[in-house]
Amino acid sequence: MGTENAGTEQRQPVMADVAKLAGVSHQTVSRVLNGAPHVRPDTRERVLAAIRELDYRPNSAARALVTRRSQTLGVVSFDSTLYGPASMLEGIERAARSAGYFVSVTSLRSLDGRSVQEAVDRLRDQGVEGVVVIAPQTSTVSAVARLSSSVPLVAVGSGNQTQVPMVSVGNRYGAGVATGHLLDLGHRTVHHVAGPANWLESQDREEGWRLALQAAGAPVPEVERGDWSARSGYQAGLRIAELPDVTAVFCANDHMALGLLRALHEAGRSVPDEISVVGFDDIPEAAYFIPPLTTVRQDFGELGRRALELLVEELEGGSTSRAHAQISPEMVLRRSVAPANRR
Amino acid sequence: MGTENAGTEQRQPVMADVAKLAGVSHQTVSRVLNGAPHVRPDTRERVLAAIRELDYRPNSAARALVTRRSQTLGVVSFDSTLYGPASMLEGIERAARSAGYFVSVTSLRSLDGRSVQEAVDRLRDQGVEGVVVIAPQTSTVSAVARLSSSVPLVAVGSGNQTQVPMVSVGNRYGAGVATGHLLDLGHRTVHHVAGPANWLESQDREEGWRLALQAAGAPVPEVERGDWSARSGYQAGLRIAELPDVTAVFCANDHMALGLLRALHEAGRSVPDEISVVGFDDIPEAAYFIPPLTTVRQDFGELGRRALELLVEELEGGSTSRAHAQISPEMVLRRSVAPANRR
DNA sequence: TGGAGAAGTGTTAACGCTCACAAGAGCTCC
DNA sequence: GGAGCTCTTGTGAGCGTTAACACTTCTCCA
Repeated sequence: MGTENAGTEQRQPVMADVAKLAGVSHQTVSRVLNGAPHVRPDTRERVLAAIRELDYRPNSAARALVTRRSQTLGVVSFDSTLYGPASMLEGIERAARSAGYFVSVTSLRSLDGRSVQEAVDRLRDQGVEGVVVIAPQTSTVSAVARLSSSVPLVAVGSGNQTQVPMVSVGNRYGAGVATGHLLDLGHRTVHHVAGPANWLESQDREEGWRLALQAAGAPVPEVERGDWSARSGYQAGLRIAELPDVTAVFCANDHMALGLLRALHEAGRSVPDEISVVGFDDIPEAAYFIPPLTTVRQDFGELGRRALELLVEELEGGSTSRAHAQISPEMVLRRSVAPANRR
Repeated sequence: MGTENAGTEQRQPVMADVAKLAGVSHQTVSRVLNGAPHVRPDTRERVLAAIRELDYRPNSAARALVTRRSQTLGVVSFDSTLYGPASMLEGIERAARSAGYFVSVTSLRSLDGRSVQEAVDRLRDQGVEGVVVIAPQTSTVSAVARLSSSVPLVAVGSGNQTQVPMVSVGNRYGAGVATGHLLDLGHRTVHHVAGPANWLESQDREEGWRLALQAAGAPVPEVERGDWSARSGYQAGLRIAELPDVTAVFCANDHMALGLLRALHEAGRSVPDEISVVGFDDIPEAAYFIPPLTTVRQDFGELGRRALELLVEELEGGSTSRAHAQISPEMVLRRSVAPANRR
């Protein structure tokens, strides 16, 4: 018996094997694979048949080596367990797939700049062609801006950093609409449970809230600050329940609103009869809170999709557009809000 | 001026550049990079200095080509927006990183077998060394079992498919404990809001619930079926609220329990005074439902981690262990449960 | 003092693919 | 009827790395 192909150990077929079986040169196989023109139909058929027969798969490393393109994009995210980041990731992945890219993810250990640099370096070492950073914190964004990286990069989050192309939600706008809605209902002012101070989203939502109050000539109460979690919303709620004349609260996200609702419930303050509550995000559960939560919807999936489009554009169009795309949030009215009692 | 390095267009440095700068051969650079023995300390230093100076990064495609190892693992997931899959993904990514692998994700378009095959093929084309499939549905799992794939593969989910190594949560056990707990509190029986019929997790939890009832000689009420969403839990809740003698409900997940709580609230049925409710998963918000939800915690992150360990073991140890690892869930007691009223 | 073996380094050949170019076949057009 | 096309296919040279092996210089002990 021959020496080659001994035992069960047969290596993966390569292009040359396909070529031999089809009776053509390896280059013709390559042409078929890459849809090059000027291949006679019957030749193409023979090649395809050989490919099927051998179950041949092109070696992506070899291709990447010579083309200098890995067909892979990287995504850096912080807490991909949260609904927002997870949805963005999914949006990014879907968009990447339909643009013909693979997606490699890596999560941040911590929020300092070093960690961001590490993550991006890791992706670069893997040979990604571009990177999307899901970077909602000031520290992350500024780290990204400082990043020494030769890789095209898009950030998705908030803020108006001009260094880096970015896709973001109109947080200020959304917060303004929510606050304005409450004021229009006759509430003298609106309290605010803000997110962490170092998140851009917090800052923007807080600013939108503040500006809306000022524009209406309403007093600006002191902010309660949470960390996005339901727990922190609950604690803020306990404090707010102590205040005598609160009639409306705008929470920087739905999870904190959930905690707030429970705190108010336990304190015997009825929502919306005594106090109106508005959240932000429109997580799928918000409609099933007690009572159903009025909130500001942002389309995370779309956010991810747009970020990826921007990256691909930069990658393929070559246009280093410093564009900032913005996505408008939209208010969703539910039962947690009512007109102020005119006492 | 010279012809090379004209203008700003300078290519990435390669190993040969480092070698030249350090005055050694490229092989010595390779040795330094890969921590090979028998390199004189001062040579190593010179090489490292050259690497730093040029900001050299090894080309992963070239390395992958020759070593036949991509250092990349693939993850297939279905709805990575849900808390469970998202947490698993995060657990997998972290574990992969510390084992020295990159992670490439792809999500399923739909739940049929073709879609699973497509996803795995896609990852294979990219050259992943192994795949983790987050496959909680019967269809997915059986598709995985049928999969024609030469790539090592681990499933994470539920069920007792023997074809494929798998990591799963003790769903039956957890459901049994939850049901038993309610029975112990004096409830005559426990109603159940199940998940989708084609999910293994649903099936196992339902079975655990049923067995516990039977073991206690309790009647087995008809199952209400949802789709994991709060909305479906709400609808099940509306139906359950109509039933006269319900005193305890076990929901197959926390989101449906949230919907159920609201339906009961609207129907004026007090939880836990009239009806006790138990969920499953222990999502972070469960502690802030009204009332706080008693539930069965499963550690998704750990699940992902274990799946990855299994895969790496198979990859590196070569042991094609057909092992099924199980993770025990744990009951978390909160206020949504009370002893039955002895009327 | 010589020579075996270890330590340290270099040379060459893959890995599997695409790109640039060459070259034959068949056609058109004056 | 042959110059000049286009269509179709093949040949050879890399891409940047690691693996295998060869070679030179030490070290150490008989």
